[in-house]
Amino acid sequence: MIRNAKRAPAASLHQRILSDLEHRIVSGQWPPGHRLPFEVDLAESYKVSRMTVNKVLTQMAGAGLIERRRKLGSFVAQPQAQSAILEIHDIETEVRSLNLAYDYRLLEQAKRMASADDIANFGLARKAGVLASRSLHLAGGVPFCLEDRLINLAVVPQAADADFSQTPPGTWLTRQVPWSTAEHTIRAIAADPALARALSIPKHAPCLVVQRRTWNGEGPVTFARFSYPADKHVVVARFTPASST
Amino acid sequence: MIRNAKRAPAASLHQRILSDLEHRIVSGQWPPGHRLPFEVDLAESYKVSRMTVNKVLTQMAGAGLIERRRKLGSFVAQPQAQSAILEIHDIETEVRSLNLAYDYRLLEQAKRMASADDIANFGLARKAGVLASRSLHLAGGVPFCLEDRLINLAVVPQAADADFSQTPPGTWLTRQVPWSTAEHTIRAIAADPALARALSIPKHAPCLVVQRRTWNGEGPVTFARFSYPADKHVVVARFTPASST
DNA sequence: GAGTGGTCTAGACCACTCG
DNA sequence: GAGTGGTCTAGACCACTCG
Repeated sequence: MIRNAKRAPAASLHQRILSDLEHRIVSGQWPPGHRLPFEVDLAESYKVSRMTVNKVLTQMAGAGLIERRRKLGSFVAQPQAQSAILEIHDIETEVRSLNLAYDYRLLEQAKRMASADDIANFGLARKAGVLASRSLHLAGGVPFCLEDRLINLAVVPQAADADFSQTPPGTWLTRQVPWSTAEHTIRAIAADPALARALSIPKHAPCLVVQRRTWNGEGPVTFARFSYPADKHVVVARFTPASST
Repeated sequence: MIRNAKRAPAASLHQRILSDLEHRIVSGQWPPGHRLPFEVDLAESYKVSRMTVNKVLTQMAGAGLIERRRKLGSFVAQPQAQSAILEIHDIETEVRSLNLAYDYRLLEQAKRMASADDIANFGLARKAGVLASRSLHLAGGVPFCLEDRLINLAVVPQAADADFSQTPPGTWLTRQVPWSTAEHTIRAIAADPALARALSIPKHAPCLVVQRRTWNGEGPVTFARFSYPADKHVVVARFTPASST
């Protein structure tokens, strides 16, 4: 019954089947709630083994395009949340991709015990030792982003001896702790006097603030707050159904 | 050589292998650039078939945790961009999840030809007919978000007869065009007089603006701009290596 | 040439879940 | 009980890419 696999020619069978099924869903031909043919029937229609069809359907289920239920079959999902992929780059990379000269200045770096504020922001255990830093990223000689950062010395003890005067803490940390789990929050604020001074913008000027909390298997690694003048930064996120390709 | 698969007990072989390999990478035991054992060796170590290992490695490659090269093997990737998943919900859902009463008011709805501004924002073909609307979402009786929207009548002709006085255009559109590709941008701005009036906030107060452009196989579907008072909205995005689970 | 990943098959057994 | 998806296997052939 499934004919007309007239999607763009794909390298492999399962890619061809994936784009074919995707097209039927995205085009509305198979609306939310529609039951897809069973695996065995799809396998027969496409003249492939059940494994190949299963691979495709498993991928589509992972991407949230369909929902699968034993005995009942596979159904086109109700699109609930738009789930978009946000790519958060290194600030130096970001500045250079704007074709601007990148510069960096360390403003403060100090070891201390976590304050009540730190604990609340960071989700730290009480009384943890942290390395706090504040630094300024410049693009084309103009303040681009103020970075406030805490590093958990319990998880990254080697940070105690790190020197961020040349290397930004984010770059240094990526080398020490390459992979981790993170949560980002993005909000707008009016610049308080200290922030306005640091970024050379008027008091109460709007700023975009991106905060990142990062965990490890061993606990909280770092908390970073990036404050951008409103005209300097836009966060972009893209979404394509079923990811990939 | 791969022993000590002491990760949390997982339902299936490939899940167990996935979390084991993930752990080695995330913990730093296998740093970026490290070559993973070859598929045949992993299969032998874990006492599974090569297909099972291949499934795991394919998934990890898709998630960006490793890079695979024929003849050379699989390598732990250099973490380049933090890639986070952003879930963008319906505004009504969002308001209700804050335990606030949701209300909605249509302010304007008009059919017209796309202006130069529209064309630039939307990526429209020249002279397309659009349905423009402006509406206000309220939470607990207080302005929560101003929505400015354009719908491309060439792609969604049935919008010409739609009535957004009861149903917000986003909700209506999701029913008509359930799946599509989208691009989001998030920025901070100072409220201009019209926005300040609509949201009942002071002039120049900071606002978070989320813009969404949506495409279909047939072309641009809709352009939406959501403007939130800075204190009303935070965008949250989460990231876990290798997606899933 | 040789070794890797990329893909696919035909078959199997099971868990789940419906009626 | 029966039919679905979930998973796994052992084997196969190929494309790619290194030396």
